[in-house]
Amino acid sequence: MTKHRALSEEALRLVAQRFAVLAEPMRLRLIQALFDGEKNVSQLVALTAGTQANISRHLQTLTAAHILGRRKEGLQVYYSVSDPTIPKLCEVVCGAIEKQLARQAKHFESQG
Amino acid sequence: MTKHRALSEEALRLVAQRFAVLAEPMRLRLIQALFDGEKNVSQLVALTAGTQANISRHLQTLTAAHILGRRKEGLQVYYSVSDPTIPKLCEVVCGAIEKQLARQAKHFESQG
DNA sequence: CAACCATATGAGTGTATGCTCATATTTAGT
DNA sequence: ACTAAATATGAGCATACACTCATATGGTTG
Repeated sequence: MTKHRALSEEALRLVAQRFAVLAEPMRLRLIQALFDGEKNVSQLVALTAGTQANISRHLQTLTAAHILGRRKEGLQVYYSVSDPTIPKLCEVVCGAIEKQLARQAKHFESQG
Repeated sequence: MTKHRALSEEALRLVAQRFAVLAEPMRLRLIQALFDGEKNVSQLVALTAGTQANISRHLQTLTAAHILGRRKEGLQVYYSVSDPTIPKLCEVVCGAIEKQLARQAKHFESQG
């Protein structure tokens, strides 16, 4: 059982860095597009309506963070979500945001 | 049951924004310091060895994101973790990083 | 090898934001 | 009211990084 000891400075940096990788809408869109299986760059470019250069850079960032895996097949490169904690992570955050939006909606109701 | 439908552009922005708030070592340090109960600004400044101005700004960011709660008592302002999903979130990320570091350590072992 | 795909990357630009200094604001005590 | 303490904030600077354009790289086919 790993109990909550104080994280070292270096550990905090790593955790922050991981959150930073997930702090871009385009990267989240890519991750989301890959939830139902691997896709190559062209497919992702089409799905996300981004430029090829930009998508390629984001894929590199996600791969360097060990969030995506890379598989080369001929001319194409296929990416897939390789970190099993990512779905859970997104789920938790989405839940928190839904609750927050619901709360705000309630305020609008009662305060006009 | 909320099944994984594609998130809207706006939802992605919100999720990314939430991750961004957690993507700063100093803010993580503050959150960590608050895991064992509320503390006022002076206490947090002492614990984190940051400047008062900087800590105050980070606390504002975290409060605006509904991650921390604020309670005023006389001259002091007490902050506490108000979002129950935060511990789980940090736990998941820490776990992922531990695994990643373990994998890297193994590579060092076998490749010398 | 030449031409052509799919993907990656160097360079430059604009924007966002973390940090600091100085000062403002709020509240308590005399 | 005056002073002092705790916290917040305006302004400026430096850095990080997302985006784009043009071009490079790697791999396939004729």
